[in-house]
Amino acid sequence: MLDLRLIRDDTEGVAARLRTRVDDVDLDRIVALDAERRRLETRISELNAERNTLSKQFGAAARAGGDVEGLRRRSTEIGDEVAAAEERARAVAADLHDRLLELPNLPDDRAPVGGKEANRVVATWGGVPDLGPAPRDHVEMATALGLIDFERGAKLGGSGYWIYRGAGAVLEWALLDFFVRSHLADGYEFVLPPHVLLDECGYASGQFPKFYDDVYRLRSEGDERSSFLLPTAETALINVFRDEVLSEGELPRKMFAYTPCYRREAGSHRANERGTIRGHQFNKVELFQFTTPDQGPAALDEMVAKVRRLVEELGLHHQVSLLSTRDASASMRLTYDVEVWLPSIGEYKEVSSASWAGDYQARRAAIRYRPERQKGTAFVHTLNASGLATSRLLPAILEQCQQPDGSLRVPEPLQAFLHTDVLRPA
RNA sequence: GGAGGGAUGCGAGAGCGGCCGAAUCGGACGGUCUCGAAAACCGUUGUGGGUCCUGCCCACCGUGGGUUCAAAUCCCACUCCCUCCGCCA
Repeated sequence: MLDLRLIRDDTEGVAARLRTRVDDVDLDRIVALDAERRRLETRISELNAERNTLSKQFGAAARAGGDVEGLRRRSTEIGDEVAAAEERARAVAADLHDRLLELPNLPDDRAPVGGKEANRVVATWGGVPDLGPAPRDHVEMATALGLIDFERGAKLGGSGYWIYRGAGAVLEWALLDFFVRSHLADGYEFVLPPHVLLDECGYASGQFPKFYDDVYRLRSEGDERSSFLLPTAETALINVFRDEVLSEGELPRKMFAYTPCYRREAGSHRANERGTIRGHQFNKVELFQFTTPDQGPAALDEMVAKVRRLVEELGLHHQVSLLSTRDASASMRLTYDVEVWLPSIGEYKEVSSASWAGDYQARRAAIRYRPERQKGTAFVHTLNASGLATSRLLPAILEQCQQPDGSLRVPEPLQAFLHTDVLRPA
């Protein structure tokens, strides 16, 4: 959510920046609603002030045994007037709020203007591995090595689900363990949140209303409130401090969570998104930071560096892209994607999206902090990054680390957990 | 699932329907004192909104409704927390 004052004071400037990410921007309606809301607020304040005065007089007159009928009548009239004005004010405020929710964040000046084609590769690590004449794709590898059971996964959950089995489950867990240890070492707090979240969490994080239909909804007979399965732990983490005021001393606040992510992913996928590239449930460790505005930009760099180090330590060829204004998530000021090379499709696929939201999410979620030696409160900045999602990392490992004899070279950081440096077909 | 109790400012905790945005204690901050510190004493200290903005006004005592000229205070519903009983993969 954007700062209404900024929209009011620099309507054209805000509109121009928003147009770098969406086509129709109508701020005039918002400005008009805002003016109407303030007019009503003022009116309601005046009426309440008058009624407060009358009530005091009423008390005094009643005690003195005077006539209070006139006061009673006028006061009731004002009460009716206030009720009517409040009803209109509520409607106007709701309309205004809905429209504000739909506005995307203002992109940072460093974000390239344009769509996907404007994304800029800012770093590359390693080179395309030489895999010999007949490299296998990750589905073949996973099946041949007995790591993932796609057919029985579909039997259990339907299309888009799989089962990690045996060494596959251990490999998956080894990755998660590797991430968890790294984040703990860097001073992040480990969080295991509920996977079921109330709807208000979705709105606060900015995923609703846009992605309302893309999550699994949970609602049982008789439930007053509806919930959903979280599509990313980010949704849970930002809500940890929803409606709270933090002290400046405890910022930056660094957290990470491990959860599966549940996504409906309705519609058919492209042919190159087979295997675990796009499923309904995948494992992810998510990094999150709450910072002061000053700390925000550096925190983004820190998180990108962290994620890159993880992929690097796994020895995977990857690149880092700075996302364009239209390709980045609408809630974010600036986003870097870490993309790993997938030989079978000849593309770099996102394994982590690291973003700086500025105060956009904090405004929605009402997360503030008390600046030291300053009166009042200010909104925190929020940042998040996958650290990491395994569903694309594992395919990259299976494909990049395959050996001509069909075996898999286990990346060094995972060897201790697996008790082996190579996995062979049964 | 059943029966009770509770929710007030940064924390604890008072609050007869008008004198309550709220006692008191503690914390934090500033000051006096001190070579310095402690102690003591004095002062300041919620959030949001509006505005004709060195000020003034309004709203907020878990949330939403109701009664009333007037609600932190009375009534109803809901949410959450605590205690006891029951059930339990």
